[in-house]
Amino acid sequence: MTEDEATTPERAFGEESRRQLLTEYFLPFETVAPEDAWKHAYRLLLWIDRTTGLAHCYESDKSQPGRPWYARSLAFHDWLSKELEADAGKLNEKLDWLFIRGFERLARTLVSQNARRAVIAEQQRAKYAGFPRPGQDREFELLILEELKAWISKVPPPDVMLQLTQRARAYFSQENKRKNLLGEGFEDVLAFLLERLPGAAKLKIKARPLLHELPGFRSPPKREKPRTVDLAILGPGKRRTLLTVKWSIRADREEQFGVDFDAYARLDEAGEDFHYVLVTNEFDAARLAAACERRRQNAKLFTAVVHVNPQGPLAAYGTEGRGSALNLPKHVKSGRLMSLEAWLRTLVKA
DNA sequence: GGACATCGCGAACGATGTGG
DNA sequence: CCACATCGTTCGCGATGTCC
Repeated sequence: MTEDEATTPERAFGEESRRQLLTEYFLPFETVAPEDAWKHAYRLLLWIDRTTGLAHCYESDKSQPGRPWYARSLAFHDWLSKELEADAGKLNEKLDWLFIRGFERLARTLVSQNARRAVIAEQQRAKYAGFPRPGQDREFELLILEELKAWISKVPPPDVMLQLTQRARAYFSQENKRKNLLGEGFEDVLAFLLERLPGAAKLKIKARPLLHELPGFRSPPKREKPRTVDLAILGPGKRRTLLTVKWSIRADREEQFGVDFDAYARLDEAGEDFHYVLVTNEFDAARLAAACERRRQNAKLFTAVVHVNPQGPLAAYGTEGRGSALNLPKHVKSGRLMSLEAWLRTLVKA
């Protein structure tokens, strides 16, 4: 690696940056025991929802105070605080490592990017005198002034208000960038955890490989696009495991599970079954049950459905006894909805 | 009618390919 | 080498459907 490549990459949430950050995070851990894996996953990826102040386990609009998922979020937050041995008010300090560190990098690149763009923007605006200044939001300014009127003696100059507006916007839009990190970030975290399992030497782990580069799968027909798999595990022995890794699940993506599997099966030429595993952190009981029960012809679609820690959703729902929530304990008890810990053990035992 | 469950699109971004 | 379009992923979000 050259000197240049060793410096912080341009894309703070890109593949290279994530690899550097995860390498740093796992430096103190030569190995990771299966029972600790879920804690690492949450420390790295789980975050506090700013609108509720609680650990995020469901869509934020449905988790607002007074709505059903607020109670469940409280219960989850409570459970997790105890598990991670944190004060409920200080759980944030134990979470969100990857995003916080990534955002520090992003902030640095934003500064230089903004400076560069400001110069260009001046040229772009040159012949439009009197036009609104970018980032200006009169309504927001009035709202702030109204709220603070008892506390400030005079109206700050326009430049100051503009700066405030821009900073406020940047602060609140910061959260949007998290989605970017989560998708491939979850895949990378799993790959790092798998590689550090005691006994992982027998496994070959590939994040986002091309399907046809895995043993026993052929290239797609010319006109068809090559397929990537979220995560693949080769071994133990001749076992091939294809994973679909989704932090959460939406109905429109659920359809994709079957489509993907059909493509994988069509391009399989080994004639030996491959495993198809879903790893998720979804909390909705109905969505989890659907994944557990989803079928292809007369078999279950997924070899295993793995949750970061099923005790989380169980804690969230508590003793609530209605709807799909009733199926959740059943699937956990039967092992159909597996914990990350239990699933990791199946990979390294024997 | 209220409490969910389901649905489907939108914003925001990284990765990749294309074309100049 | 850069600008641009396109694709794929996430959660947010509001509308619609369903059940008691």
